[in-house]
Amino acid sequence: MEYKFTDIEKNCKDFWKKENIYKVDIDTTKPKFYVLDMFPYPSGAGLHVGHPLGYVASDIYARYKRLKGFNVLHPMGYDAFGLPAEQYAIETGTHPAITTDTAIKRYREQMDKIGFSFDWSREVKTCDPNYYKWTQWIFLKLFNSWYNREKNKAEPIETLISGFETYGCTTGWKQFDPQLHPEFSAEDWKSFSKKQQERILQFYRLAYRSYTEVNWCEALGCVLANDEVKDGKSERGGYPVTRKRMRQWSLRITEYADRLLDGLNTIDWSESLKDQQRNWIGRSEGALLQFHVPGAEFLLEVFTTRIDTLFGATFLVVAPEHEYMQQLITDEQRPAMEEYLAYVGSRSDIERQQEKAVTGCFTGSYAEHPFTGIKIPIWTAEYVLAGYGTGAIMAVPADDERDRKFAEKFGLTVIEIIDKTMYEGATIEDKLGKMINSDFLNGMEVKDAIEEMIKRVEEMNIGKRQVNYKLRDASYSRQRYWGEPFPIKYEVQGDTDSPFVIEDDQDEADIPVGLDESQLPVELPQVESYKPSGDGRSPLATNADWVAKNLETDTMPGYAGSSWYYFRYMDPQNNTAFAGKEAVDYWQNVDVYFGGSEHAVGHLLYSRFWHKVLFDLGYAPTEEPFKKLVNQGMIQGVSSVVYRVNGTKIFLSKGIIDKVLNSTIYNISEVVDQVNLQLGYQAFDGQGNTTVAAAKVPMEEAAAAGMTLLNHTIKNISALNIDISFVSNDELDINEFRRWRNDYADAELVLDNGKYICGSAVEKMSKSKYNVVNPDDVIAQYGADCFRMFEMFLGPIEQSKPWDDKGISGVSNFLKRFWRLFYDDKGWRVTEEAATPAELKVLHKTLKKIGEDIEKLNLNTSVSAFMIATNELTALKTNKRAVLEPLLIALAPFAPFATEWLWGENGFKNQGSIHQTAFPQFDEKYLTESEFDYPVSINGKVRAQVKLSLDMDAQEVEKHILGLEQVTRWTNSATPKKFVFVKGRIINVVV
RNA sequence: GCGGGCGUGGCGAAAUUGGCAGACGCACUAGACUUAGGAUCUAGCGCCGCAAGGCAUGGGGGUUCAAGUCCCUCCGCCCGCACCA
Repeated sequence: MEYKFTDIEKNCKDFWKKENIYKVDIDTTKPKFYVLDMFPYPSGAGLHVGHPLGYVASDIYARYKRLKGFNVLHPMGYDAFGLPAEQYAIETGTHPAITTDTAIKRYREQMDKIGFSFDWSREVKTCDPNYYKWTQWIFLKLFNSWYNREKNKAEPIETLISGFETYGCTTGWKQFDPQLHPEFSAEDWKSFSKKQQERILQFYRLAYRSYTEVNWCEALGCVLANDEVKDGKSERGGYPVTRKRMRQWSLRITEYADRLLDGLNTIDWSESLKDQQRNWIGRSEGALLQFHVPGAEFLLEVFTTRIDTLFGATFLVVAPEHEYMQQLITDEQRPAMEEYLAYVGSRSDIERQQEKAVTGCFTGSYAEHPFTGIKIPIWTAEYVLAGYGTGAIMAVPADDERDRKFAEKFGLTVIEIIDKTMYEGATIEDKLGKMINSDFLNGMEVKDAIEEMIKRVEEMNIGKRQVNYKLRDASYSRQRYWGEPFPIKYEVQGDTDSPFVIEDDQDEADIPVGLDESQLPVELPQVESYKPSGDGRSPLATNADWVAKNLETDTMPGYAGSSWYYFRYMDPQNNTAFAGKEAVDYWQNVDVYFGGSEHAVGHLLYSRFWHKVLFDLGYAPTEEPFKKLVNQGMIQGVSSVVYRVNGTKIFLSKGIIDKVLNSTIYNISEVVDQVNLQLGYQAFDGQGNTTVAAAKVPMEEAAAAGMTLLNHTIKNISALNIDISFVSNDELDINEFRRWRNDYADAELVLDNGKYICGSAVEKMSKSKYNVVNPDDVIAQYGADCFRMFEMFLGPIEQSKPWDDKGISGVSNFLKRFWRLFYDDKGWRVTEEAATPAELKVLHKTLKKIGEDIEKLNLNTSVSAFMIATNELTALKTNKRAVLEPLLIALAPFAPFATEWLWGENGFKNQGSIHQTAFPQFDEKYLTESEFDYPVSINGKVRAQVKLSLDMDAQEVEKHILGLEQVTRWTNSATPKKFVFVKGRIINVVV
């Protein structure tokens, strides 16, 4: 019987569905295992072969763990809120829910073809009110919690309120920060209006509203989080992003900076990913130092990691946007400063980053050096960022590259303060050297000097130890329609006269109030237009009913729904909790998480943050959501390109391009001669103007007409992507090509040996590059099992690699050969005979290897192991069930369809599914032979093979080796000096 | 500049963690069967050499009986961050 995957796949799918074999429930008799994939955003384009790579790997792993006796949770769902559906809605008026629904159906169809073992009864969609009810619920928890730095955990806001009621908020309390609000007593607190109290609470809530500098994307009409901005452009769409001051919801992720850092040491993620998170959090230890500015009412604070270099600080630099800038500018310097500030304002972030020009201007003011009393000038410069530290630095040109450049350009004083002569090659970051010209620090090592200086400034009360982070609170408002509404309404309050004038707070007369849990979900209403209003308000602001209820009109960002979805899978139907306690206690957290590294500082950081909050509040049983993380690589597309001579319809075959670009041929006529063809070309009139556009003119005629072939004609070529379906083995199907575009119908193709050969390029799979390979097509041609195994066979899972449709035949052949172990021309050939030692050795060797490989997720080598086993068993003509059955089970995670079918066939257990059996154990005893060949090295080179047997003792082994002809030949001596033993066996003879 | 990763045939890649380098697959070559082959089977396939043998894991050096693997150094590639004080 032939291997007919189409029939097999259909039958298996029906069987699995009927028997519901992938349904999973809490089972306390088995250990749990949670295998999760990052759920996809259902885009209209459907899946390409790159998307399922991680899903296939996780499915193999999940199926394997199931066979190993674990109760495996392996769910799938959709991250369904997001910009593309909304952009589409703006353009077409189609409700995003409809677009999303269509896309989800398509995704589901495609995934079903691949044979995943997802428990679809646990499917989640973030845009489903039954789901986002709990996203809103968690938001309320964030809103109604604060971070207690003494206990180092989040607590309900009530504990803070009762603290205020009892003690007030004064300098005695560790968390009091006079920069946020003035102190108040318990009596003060009680006398405050609700609004006044709320203003203060906003400084502590984990979800809060405040004015912040946000990344504003005009084209999207929306605010973006830092991780959604790449190189000054929006990650989605690539539109320019500017900075804008807006009142926004934010999440106080910064309180968790240290715990997010420390947690990294407890989880099994790749170093590069952990480093990305570390880098993003950007913890740096240093000190805060205040400078007295004579005549000013304020102290100028700087942050430095090198307070030891204070005696080398010869000027200060403040960011152009610094809050005290106006006070620092003297009348004398005002014209120059205004000019400079205007210049800085005119430069975009991208310009600032790209041309790191040394620019700056003197403010006119001076600060006093705290120890020497010397007047040190205060400058402003672009290279000091308002958003980091205090927005001001003390410049030490002797020990800092940028400060030195700045000092050189503007002729500022340089004082050498560190003698590094004894540490050759040490960099500034190494913090090595001896202090000089530094008064009481002289002679100290840098590291000691830092400690000493901190001690001194703390004593003088002008500075303190300080840890600084790059991490900012996460922007949480989006002025969009297609997202979760906030469970927040505004209560109108009459008073605007707070005793605390807290920056530009006065314009908000209303106070945000969290809705009651019982009012959830707050469902997304219908709106007439999905367009952002343009004035920074969301489409919801156009819904009269919504506005009348005073509900928040912004929606939550894309990462809201994805920050906790792994919990919902544990108990997706629950109406009284985000997931029931029983389910959460049983499933705990994700054991292995598969997904792309593009979420390194977005989703993966936010999830960890949310998880820690839920942990603090007692809802999560663990500190971390994802124990192990596997970053699957991307499968790239292999695009085909044709080479078009610019401004013509002439297309040159690759061979011709290569000849021209790689060789000595620069004259187009030589090329034409070589390929024995006429070529259209441009000619010019002798005055340098091109007068004749591409024309197919025989060379002689052209010469007679006085036209000259131009070298640049052939050099001036564009590579154009064309649909990869027109190309096979790099050869272009010319007819298809001509039919593709009207423009190409009359293209002139310059061939190479009668063929048009295309170039190729490896790039991201995308519609616009015409290089998308649809898994449906691959499955139709080779079957789902082959597709799955080939994706794994392509290379290590973490690695990015191009899709190579040629290689797939190898896996296809393997499956056919494997099939023929069970069926030949005459039919079923499996017998009940006892297996031979040789057969058992193949079996157990393979089982061992497969088990180890899957555990380590070396899925490419495990596919190889199956190929080797099949080759060897084919050579042995094996037809014993004792060998084939265990091998079949081992293959089941990889090829679920073919194995299920064979399992249900003649002679095999005719009941149940192969996917509910047990993974076969290997037995070491079949692997060791009593006799074996061992390589004998002589002075490190393998010179001979010797047949040894297990019962030989060392002396006998020695005798065998010395008896070898090669040994006497190579040693020139009958008595070698030494035998080298490895694992009890002699493997080398040293002369 | 800083941090992380990597460099092995024509190609994708293996290599028990220091122990027969190139498993497995693609491509290629030859042969068999065939009306045919984008089917199947057999054999070959790093380089030099008729062979014996020698040389080979980016280059150079070192440790070791033994190095793709460990150490030093140089070169090259990929990813992330980047005026972070």
